[in-house]
Amino acid sequence: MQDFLRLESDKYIETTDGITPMNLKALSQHLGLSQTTVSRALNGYPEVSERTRERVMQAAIELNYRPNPNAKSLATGRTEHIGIILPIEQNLFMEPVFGEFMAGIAQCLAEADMDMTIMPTPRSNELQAYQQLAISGRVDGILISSPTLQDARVACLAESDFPFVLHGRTECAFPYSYLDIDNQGAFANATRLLLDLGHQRISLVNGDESMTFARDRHAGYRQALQEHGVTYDPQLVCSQGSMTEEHGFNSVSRLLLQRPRPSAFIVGSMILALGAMRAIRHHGLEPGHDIALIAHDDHLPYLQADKFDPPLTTTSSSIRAAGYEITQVLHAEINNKGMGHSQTVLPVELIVRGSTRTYKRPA
Amino acid sequence: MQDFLRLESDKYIETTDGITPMNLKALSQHLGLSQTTVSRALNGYPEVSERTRERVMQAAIELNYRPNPNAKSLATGRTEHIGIILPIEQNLFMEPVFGEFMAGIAQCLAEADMDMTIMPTPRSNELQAYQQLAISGRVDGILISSPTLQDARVACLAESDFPFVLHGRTECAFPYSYLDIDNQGAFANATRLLLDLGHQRISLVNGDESMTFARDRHAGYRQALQEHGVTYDPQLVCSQGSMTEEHGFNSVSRLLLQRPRPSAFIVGSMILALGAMRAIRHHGLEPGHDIALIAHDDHLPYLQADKFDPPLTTTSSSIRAAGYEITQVLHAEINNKGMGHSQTVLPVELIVRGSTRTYKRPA
DNA sequence: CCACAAATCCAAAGCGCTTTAAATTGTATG
DNA sequence: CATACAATTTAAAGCGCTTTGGATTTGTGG
Repeated sequence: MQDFLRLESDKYIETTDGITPMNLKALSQHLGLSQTTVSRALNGYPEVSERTRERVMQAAIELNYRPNPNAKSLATGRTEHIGIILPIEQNLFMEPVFGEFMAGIAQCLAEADMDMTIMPTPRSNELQAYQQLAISGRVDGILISSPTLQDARVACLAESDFPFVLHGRTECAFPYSYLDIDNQGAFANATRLLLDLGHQRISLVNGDESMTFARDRHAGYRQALQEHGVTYDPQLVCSQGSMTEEHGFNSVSRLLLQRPRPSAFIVGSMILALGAMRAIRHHGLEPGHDIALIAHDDHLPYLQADKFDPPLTTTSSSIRAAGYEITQVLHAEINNKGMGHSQTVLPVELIVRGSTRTYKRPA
Repeated sequence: MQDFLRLESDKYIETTDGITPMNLKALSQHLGLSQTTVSRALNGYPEVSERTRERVMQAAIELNYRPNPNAKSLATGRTEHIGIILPIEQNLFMEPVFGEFMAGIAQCLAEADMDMTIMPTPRSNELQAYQQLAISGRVDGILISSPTLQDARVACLAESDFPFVLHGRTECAFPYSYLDIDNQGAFANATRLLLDLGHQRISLVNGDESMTFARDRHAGYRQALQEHGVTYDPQLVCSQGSMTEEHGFNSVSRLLLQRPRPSAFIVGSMILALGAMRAIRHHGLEPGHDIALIAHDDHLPYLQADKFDPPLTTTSSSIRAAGYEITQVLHAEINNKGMGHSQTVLPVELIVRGSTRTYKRPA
């Protein structure tokens, strides 16, 4: 239990009953006050005089007193932690964007003075893990990302009133909070740009379409084609595969073999764009000249669209900012539990650069 | 405190004193046993008969009982959590490798049935945050990464006997546990390969040399040069800047302007290699033909060395595996506290591919 | 049949905090 | 000067678990 041999500075204090751990009891003994008063003084309750509060605060700082978070959580039911469940096999971190997303979360958490509990879980236990985490009392709210079309995790949490926010959207019988970007609008705009430039055979290298975001992008693509009266050709769409350089290379290579050849590509990520460019060049063509290319850009700081050669036209949306905002939403949700649901769709900007600038109509 | 309005399934149970939360007390009442016995049965203590244990286990599963982690931690002082402090400004997640590292950690944690607490912290509070986390009782051990040459975080934790493991190495008066890769050996080998191929002007695009790993790599590079009697030219080394595509492009572009021109580059990451390749081509040269290129590869799944064009020669070391192993070490350290320190240096393989294969001696 | 040990079980204290309900002090009023 | 009332403070219960020390039952050999 305790370990009195370990005499780290700050952790122990000499009181009337010997050397004891530095806790509320010791602090209040030291001050000649009750634990109640000290606790209230520290937590800003009004029923304590300003003079004692001053004194308590002072002593707490001097003695470097930190309330034990476990005890606090046990007593209050709050933890100041949010939770994320991490599937260990098809790991979210594999997607480089997840790191950026986390960075945004971290930024907001630091400002709100909260922390984050990450629970690595095999997919087989996932649902159970979400339920368990929700009732465990270890976190005040949960963040969910990468939803499928009808996401079971959302379905199972939405029934309870445990606070959570989804990054993305899903079909669900119950209302729930989410924050998403306008994937459909973004890819519709990208497609329109290409159509306006005269492209007729536009290829889409999409993410895994069991995910809502990929389905939405596909829908945007089709929508724009339809508006322009261009018939939709499923052969031009690649709707499975991971967001790797290799997959970008392979699918674009394959698509380039079609006749008539696609003259433009829309790809789902910057990493895919790397592979796409390699494929295009490998094919003896020049991106931005012979072939137009648009990528979705989540603003990875180490891979910037304007630094590509040619600079990449992108549908642009900071996933870090999304992480920041979704955490704010969750934080608000935690604080006014049951005050309705926040549903946000962030717009996505289309930034035109060199990769769609110089277009030669294909033969 | 409690919220009896919320009647989620699994969370409440009908006992002799009405509908109560599903906790140890309720479970033992339901079983007609004492809390002591039930607790012992569940935790595998020997002083409970096999028959009752069976009965208890059964009931626990049926009623979906989960011990409250906060209460457990408060009582035992253990949390089954490891901690990581995340600097929010120069964010670790910016480095794409950190995601991979985390993936390895997560894998190991899942196997050990542990979780991870991430504490986002501004650099200004960093040291305090480490100390606080160590004594807070929220985590059983801490993982530290990206050490500087004389890392204050390590220095301050090594004095206490709180379990932690460093990913990398640092100068420190006290003994501590670490797991590192042989950065020096790796870069020495890479340099030797180039020297053996006849290169004389070899350029190094390194990471920030306030970090130990970068300093070690630089040392390996110098060591190999010295062995081969090639004079070290500081002009050929770029030892600051982040691991971005842009920085790779800029520094290689600049270095290519030198006369005599460097004929080979060693760069610190795959992302840098992307920028390096772009710079080389931008300069009208062909990587692997006119200019040799070696990169350090942390095995990012979405950016594979053999998929580059030409395939990249690399110093190769799975950072995911490192994450896995370091977590194992920490876990062991937690379980036998004070049983000495584990110090591991993993070897790094040199994998020769196309980018150093076809070499034309420069004019 | 009894003493003794081993096996099982339990009541209660304790982990460090919050919070309820009650007690104490101070202050103004009739 | 007693009284009502607000301002401060406190004792004690409770959060849900573990664990100590003791109680009770069971089994065994003399």
